Amino acid sequence: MGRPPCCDKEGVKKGPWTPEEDIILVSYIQEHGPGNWRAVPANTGLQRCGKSCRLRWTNYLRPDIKRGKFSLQEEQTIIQLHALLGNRWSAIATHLPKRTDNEIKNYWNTHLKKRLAKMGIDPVTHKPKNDALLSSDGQSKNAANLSHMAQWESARLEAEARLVRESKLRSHSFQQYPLANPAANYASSSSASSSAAQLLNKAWNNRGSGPSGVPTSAAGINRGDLESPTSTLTFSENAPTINSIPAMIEFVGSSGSNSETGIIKEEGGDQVVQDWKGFGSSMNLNHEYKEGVDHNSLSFSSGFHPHEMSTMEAAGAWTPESLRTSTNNEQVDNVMAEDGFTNLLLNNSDDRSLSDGGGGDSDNGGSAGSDDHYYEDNKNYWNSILNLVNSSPSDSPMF
DNA sequence: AAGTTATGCAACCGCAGCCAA
DNA sequence: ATTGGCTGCGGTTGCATAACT
Repeated sequence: MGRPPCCDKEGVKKGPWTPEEDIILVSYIQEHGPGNWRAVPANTGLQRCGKSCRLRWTNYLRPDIKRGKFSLQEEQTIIQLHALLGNRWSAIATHLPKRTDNEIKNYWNTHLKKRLAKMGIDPVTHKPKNDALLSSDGQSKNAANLSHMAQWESARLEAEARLVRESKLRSHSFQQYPLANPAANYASSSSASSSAAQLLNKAWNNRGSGPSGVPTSAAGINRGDLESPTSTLTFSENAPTINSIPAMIEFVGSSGSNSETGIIKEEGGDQVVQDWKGFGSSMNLNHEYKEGVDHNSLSFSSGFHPHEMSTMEAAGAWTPESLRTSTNNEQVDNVMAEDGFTNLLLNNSDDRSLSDGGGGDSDNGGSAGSDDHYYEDNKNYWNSILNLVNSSPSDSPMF
């Protein structure tokens, strides 16, 4: 037989969480770690379903969450990953590790989707709405090229997501939860409740007020300085090493002018990150290890659903099966590593756009079928979108 | 100033896959 | 082998606030 029901539907509270509930939940998770959500309401006295507790933790209370305005880099990442992956918010979120899939989804639905629509770009297909009119001037070719590149990038994203997950798991193997590892615990905290309060303070500090407009001070929490002012966007460009906690390559984001320059910094020593590496994805430890990835032989057997697979197949492009084979080829890795799609997000210096008359249209001399050529065309395509987005202030009539 | 509409976002709902009993 | 809970995920809803008339 199965397990007992996770929670009694009767008497389960719904709606916004109160600061008191947050404190209870954070304190409990600090002590026991996330997971086993069914036990949380029973052990804490919270009148909440375990599922609700999990959601509250995952989307709001988790300490490694960055809240607030999305940086330009993040917007670009979301737009382009959405073009590649569609509404696979969790997959997109793996490339913005400090953002939750829920937050990214909300931001897409409330901001980016509308913005693209006003630009005349179909937010679903990421193609111009008047695509038919452009079919004879190279746009369809660009679309096909995009699909071609999308295959590579989708494959790479899957691999990176796996590597990120695996790296987290490996780091978990060497770290324990704060209470079990006082040396790594918060320097100013000596009890679960106080550190929970700090964590909660951080979570609530990241917004102007608490849920339902409840001011942060309502929780009676001291305002600390745990909130990191650094806006970061993490990419897993480097495969993690097995016996070390992987350093996180991050782009310094919206907190300063660095967001424009895409400066990369090492974040391996970040206190908050360090402290909370023990949390995160520990729930599926066994499952994740069973799914372990051979770094030298990446597999995309699960979850490989490129957003525009039909287009790819129609264009005579590769199948997932061929991709599996292809990804064993060093050449593939080199192409993506040296000039990966993600890097395009940061290389806005290339100002060529479709409206320029298209450098790609003077390409007859090149080998039309080569990857390099495809790649350049795609680069132009995306740069044109990015330039359009970047050059249009949010308050312009365009938006 | 008051009422109405639009916007943003936290939270809920329901489904699918996985896995323990 | 079967059942059913747990978890992750994407879609949707409802409320608070902002913007507008």
